[in-house]
Amino acid sequence: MKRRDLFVDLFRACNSGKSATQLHSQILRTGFAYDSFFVTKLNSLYAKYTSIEEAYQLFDETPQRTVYLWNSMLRSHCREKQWKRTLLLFKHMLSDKFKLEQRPDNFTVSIVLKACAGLKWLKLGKMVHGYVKKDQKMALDMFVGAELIELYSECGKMGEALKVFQEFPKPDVVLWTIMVTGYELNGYLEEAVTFFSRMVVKEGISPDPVTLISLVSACAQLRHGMLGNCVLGFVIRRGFEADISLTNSLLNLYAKSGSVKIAANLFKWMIERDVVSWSSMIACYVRNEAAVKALELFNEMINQGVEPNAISMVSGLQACALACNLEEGKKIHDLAAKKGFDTDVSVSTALIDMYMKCFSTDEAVDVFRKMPWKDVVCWAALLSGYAQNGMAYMSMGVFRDMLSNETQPDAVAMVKILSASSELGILQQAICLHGYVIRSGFENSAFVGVSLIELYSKCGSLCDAVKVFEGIFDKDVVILSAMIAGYGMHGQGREALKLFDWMVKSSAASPNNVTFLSLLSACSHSGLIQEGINIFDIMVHEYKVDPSSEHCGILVDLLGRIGELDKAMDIIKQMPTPVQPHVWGALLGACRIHQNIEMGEVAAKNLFHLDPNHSGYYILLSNIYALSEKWVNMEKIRTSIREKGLKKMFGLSVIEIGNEVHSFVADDKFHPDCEQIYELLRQLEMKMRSGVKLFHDAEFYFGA
DNA sequence: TTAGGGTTAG
Repeated sequence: MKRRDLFVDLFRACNSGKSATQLHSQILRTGFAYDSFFVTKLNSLYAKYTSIEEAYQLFDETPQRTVYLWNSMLRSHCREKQWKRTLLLFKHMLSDKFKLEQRPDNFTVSIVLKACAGLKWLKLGKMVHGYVKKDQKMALDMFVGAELIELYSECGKMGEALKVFQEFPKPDVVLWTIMVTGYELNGYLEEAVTFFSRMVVKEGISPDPVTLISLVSACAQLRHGMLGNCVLGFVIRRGFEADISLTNSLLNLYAKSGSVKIAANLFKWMIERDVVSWSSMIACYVRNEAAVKALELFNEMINQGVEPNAISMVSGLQACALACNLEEGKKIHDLAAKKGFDTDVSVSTALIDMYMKCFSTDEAVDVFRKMPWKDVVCWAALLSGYAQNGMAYMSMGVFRDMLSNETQPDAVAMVKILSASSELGILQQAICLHGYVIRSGFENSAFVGVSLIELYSKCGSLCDAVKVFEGIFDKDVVILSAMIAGYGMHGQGREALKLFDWMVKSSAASPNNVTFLSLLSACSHSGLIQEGINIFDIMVHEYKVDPSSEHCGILVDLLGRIGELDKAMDIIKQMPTPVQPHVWGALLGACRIHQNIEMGEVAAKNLFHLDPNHSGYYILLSNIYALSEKWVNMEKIRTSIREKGLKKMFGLSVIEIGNEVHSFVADDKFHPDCEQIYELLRQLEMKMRSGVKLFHDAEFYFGA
């Protein structure tokens, strides 16, 4: 048999999927056993379709190893993402002086660079780059260039990546795409979009589906929905709609930019859907708080026989957490266990989160304990879960355990521990955590800054909150809103208004719905009634912010306090969204102040319907009756509280003096200094009633 | 002879 005939046979066999073993014996029979071409081809077939071990056997048996054979072996490890084994083999290749006929070529170099990128081994990668620079031909090889750019972009060195890119006089679409992807993955989203437009507009290179995926992914993070429409048009014109990854990334763009309807339509329109499409759509519903729809979709996916992966499990569990649906959550837990995903760190974290949000702390802890290895995300889920369940004191213990397990917090974990700590309100602890923030270099994180402002505000130290605020250079809308809320908490409405004024005049940031909520609440807590009403007006008419149920609740409270009960009622009637209990609650409170029994009864009726187990509202109504001496009605309400077995929720107050934390409830008589405390309280009350400026006296008493 | 770029969750 001639070599040429065997060559043809071999290629036919490759295409028809004939096994490497059969081919091997065929080659041995024909006497071409040491032909380097056949050996290389067989080696790659073994590695691809049989096993790496078989490939190694052939490799070991071959006395004359060409660079092609080494490359084939290296590539097999690379395909399996065995980066360290790839580099180890490369080391052997270099020391195999007697058997190696040629020097490593550009193909070898590109594989080695890929392994360096996979391990983020910049030092070795740079050495290889030095080797490449010495060889003109290799330096202009676009395959090598691609791997070099990838290496630098994986290591976060986009400047170096750009230098390599600029060495090429005519980079092709793949090189452009790697640059766009690099910018996108490193969070330089605007640069990714600019680079893309340079490629298309200036260089006239037509993007392919892969380029578009990276562009769309950048737009999704920028919440740039408009660009999605352009890309969608292009996709249809070019007939790219069959590329499922591309349509998935478009779906994700609409999902993240809040266009739920468009996303749902695109999902329906897609020719083919894979597990990524389903997870994206489920995640879209979760993000937009449509928990029921998300759960329905998850179950539909399972029923249609789509094989779930770890990510779709996470989305399903998030839906359960949002819906507070423990039953469905447990079902997904069982399914995850059956499919072997319960040891996956992301799935376990989602399980912890789900159980915590469904108030099942024991189950959450159980999942946490069973995790084979723990990362910072799951520690953060556990400690914030405790805080959500009113057990913030446990969060502190978890944080300490996390540190002693040598897990360093990231910015998210830091935010969670700070907010857990703010639930406790212990200033001494806040100061310790602030110290930790500075020592670990989180000081410049905007998210951490916001949490610190909130923490100090809640621990009663407004001046520390202001110090943190003033230290932040780039004051965005979130930071400004947090500071306004801090002033509000301390009854400093005027300061809150001043800061808002500064924010608007200096154009530091544009106020959003949260800013207005903080501001309205600050006005309400400081008795700045007319100012609050004006702010609401500015919000709706100047800033075109749609008032939420929370905004309306505060407005009702403000109007109610000055006796404008009819106007307050009008606001409730005009609300576009379903009226939440707290809005009626604000009206009921106002009715008590102004003795409006009729309207109070209307508010109470609605409240008893919406929130039948809240004892506070019954007590409010009975107080209204008591103040207007309607004893019969009052007794009816009191009886109904008893019959329903409603218990009053106790409010626990905590105050920190020196290094000691004192806690007490209303009418508490357990404190050792009880008599003195009540005496001071009585004096303060007298002063309040006599209209003396209390603030200065309080300063005198507490030595503030 | 061997060949470079991609989508979802945390």
